Amino acid sequence: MKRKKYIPSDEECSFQFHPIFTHLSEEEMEVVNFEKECDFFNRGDILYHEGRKMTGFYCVNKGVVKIYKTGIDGKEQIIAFAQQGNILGYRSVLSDENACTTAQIIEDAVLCFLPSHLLIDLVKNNSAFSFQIMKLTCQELGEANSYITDIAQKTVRERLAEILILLKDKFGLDNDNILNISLTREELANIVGTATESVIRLLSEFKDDKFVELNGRKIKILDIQGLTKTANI
Amino acid sequence: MKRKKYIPSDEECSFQFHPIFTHLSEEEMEVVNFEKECDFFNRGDILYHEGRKMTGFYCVNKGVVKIYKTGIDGKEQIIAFAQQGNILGYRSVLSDENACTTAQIIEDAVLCFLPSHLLIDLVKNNSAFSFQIMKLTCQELGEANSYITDIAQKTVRERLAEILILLKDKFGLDNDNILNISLTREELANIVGTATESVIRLLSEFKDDKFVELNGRKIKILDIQGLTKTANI
DNA sequence: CGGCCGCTTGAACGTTTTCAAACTCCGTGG
DNA sequence: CCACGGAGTTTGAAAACGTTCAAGCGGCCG
Repeated sequence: MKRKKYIPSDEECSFQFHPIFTHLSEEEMEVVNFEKECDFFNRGDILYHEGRKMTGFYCVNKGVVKIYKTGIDGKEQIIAFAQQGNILGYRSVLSDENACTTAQIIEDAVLCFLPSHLLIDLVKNNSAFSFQIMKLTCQELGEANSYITDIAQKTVRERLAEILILLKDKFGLDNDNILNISLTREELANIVGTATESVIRLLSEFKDDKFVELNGRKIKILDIQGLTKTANI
Repeated sequence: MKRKKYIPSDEECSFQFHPIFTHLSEEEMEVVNFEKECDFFNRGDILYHEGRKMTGFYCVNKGVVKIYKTGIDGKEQIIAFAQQGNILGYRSVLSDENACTTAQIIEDAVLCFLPSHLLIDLVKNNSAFSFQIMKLTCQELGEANSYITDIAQKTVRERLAEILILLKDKFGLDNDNILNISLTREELANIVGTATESVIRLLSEFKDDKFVELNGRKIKILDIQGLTKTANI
């Protein structure tokens, strides 16, 4: 949890990337700006731990956060990623439960923290904001349901191909068609829900199939159509 | 979709089992009661289909509904059950998406239908109601996340044991310790996310282990502790 | 330079699925 | 009343899939 002595600029703390806040009144925005605490975080830093009480939620302005549950003998199951424009931790605040996941920085990040009471006040008093959050929650619930079906019915091979496509959709590719997110093989395995070795073997099969090119953690996407077909979508 | 010529009594259409509605004003309650359409449904009836547009949501006053997604070559993945006091279909209405699941009656039921606009109006105008729904959604999201982890990390054996416990918690046991819900082997398989034959074999192992006693679809729970241990919870 | 962490590969093992066949229960129609 | 058919259930055997264990490699940091 060691933080750099680095104070994010006002620019980096703005909510311009957060459509969620567009329906706030000027006064509400003032309160939010007064209460927010922005910070810089390093790869590896943990925002909150599964099981602990939440004191607020986070808005991601920069960087990437992985959100995971800890299962059998400590094995991570990655549930989601959050990046610029996403918020995290709000679920537990609203359902008034302890955190059901752990959130950890995987790419150096700038985050704004907002305390629980602020979220609850906004939800209770601003119906447009509340509706926005509700929509978000319902979308996430729909995605979770799809994920359950996939993981229950598809082979590891299909799921890995699908995850590569999802990562591409979420994080995009650079000029060289390389995935804009750097994950260890173990992290990939923890998304797919399989063993690290299986991911390694399958990635290397995908390489033989000319779907991807591998260079350490850099994954170059060569054939989206091939991956889509393999993913059985 | 054939319905019995049976009109539910006022008693059966009341919302006494729905804590969700306790925060409505008298006027709001009047509107709800005016707009609601209550009906009797038979086992096998389908309430709504995955992919179709939702026109409202349902409140379960009696009976049991299974909610599933259709995956690879038509295989069902059961996501949830709804019984007395539960509501269903609200998620798609609120996120303004098409239904992402199919809902089918598995135990003769009495349901009240409420149109979309009513739900949206209530959510927008009654912050207590809205907060209640939000909590519900967030809870469901938390459960979905747990389910993802389980299905990704546990063996079929562990999951089946866990599902038996969940079914016991949700539907209870009768005087004879028999699960108060009757499911086909295939339906059990579609909850666990496995093949029908695997469920049959594992149930029979559980019988040998004296965890359960089997009599057709009746499952008598003998040893919850044993099941819990097997489920690795 | 040593050690650690992450990556890779091979081989054996165990679990789960698939396919095939037979059996049971139940309701229907002859 | 019984035969028939169908759906659901059960069992066995073989095959596919994925995990686990063991070992070696490679790069990076201190």
